[in-house]
Amino acid sequence: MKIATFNINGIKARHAALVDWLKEADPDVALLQEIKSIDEGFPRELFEDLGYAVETHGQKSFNGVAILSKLPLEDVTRGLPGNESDEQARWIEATVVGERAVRLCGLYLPNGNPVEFDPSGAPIREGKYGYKLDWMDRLHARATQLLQSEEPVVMAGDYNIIPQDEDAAKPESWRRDALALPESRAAFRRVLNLGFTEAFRAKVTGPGHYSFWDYQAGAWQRNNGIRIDHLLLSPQAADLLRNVEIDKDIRGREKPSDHVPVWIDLEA
DNA sequence: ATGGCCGGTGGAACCGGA
Repeated sequence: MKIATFNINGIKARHAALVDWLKEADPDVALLQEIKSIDEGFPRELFEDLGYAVETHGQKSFNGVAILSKLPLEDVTRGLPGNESDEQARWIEATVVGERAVRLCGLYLPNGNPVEFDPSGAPIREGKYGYKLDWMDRLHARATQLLQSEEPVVMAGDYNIIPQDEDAAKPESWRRDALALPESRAAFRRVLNLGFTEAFRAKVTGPGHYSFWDYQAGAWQRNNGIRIDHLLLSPQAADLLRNVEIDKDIRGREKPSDHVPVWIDLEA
């Protein structure tokens, strides 16, 4: 079962490129982020025509996540539990049933910038940065619940976390950024420490592997990238991991997203 | 060394992103 995550940066601007990539890569499942569309505005027929079931959790203008699946989707839920007043569309779950049933979570973790610092130089947990860390606490809680099923679980998406310095071409330029602050990295590690495996690092070591290149400052041409799109696997899913890849070439095409797809192949 | 973009909204600039 090939499962991909892809921050498409707007379905209206990206549907043609997305269809092209789906035809070539042929994933069984695509977890999409930043659809930037309400559910009614999502061009679901384009993907149904390719044989995908479509489940969306959108909102107007910003955020929004979706799941495309060639296999049936069951028990779809929308929204990350833990804060009823959070109206941002950043989390969707469904169970996909192939040879094995896999619980899928598609997520778009808050960016968290800008960060304000107190006079001692410590980041202040408020505003967008506070929202990010609070959201990660809720992610930790949901991840804890999901582990209790002892079934294959895949939590994949745009985590907006640079896990280690080796995951950035210029780590020094991210020191005071919400994507790389020690507190952000620690919150990410706390989820891993529950027992999740980060799929890419289970297969590939060393620097130079990125999933995002800014539109600005010629970041793509200079390979000034960061690796922030991740697939986290429960122990039962990690047992099934066959392969993981980053579809880097997508970034060099016409009208690309600033992110590229990352995918795993599971024995499921 | 520095600055450089893009999508959505709404119909001009502005917000948000990372």
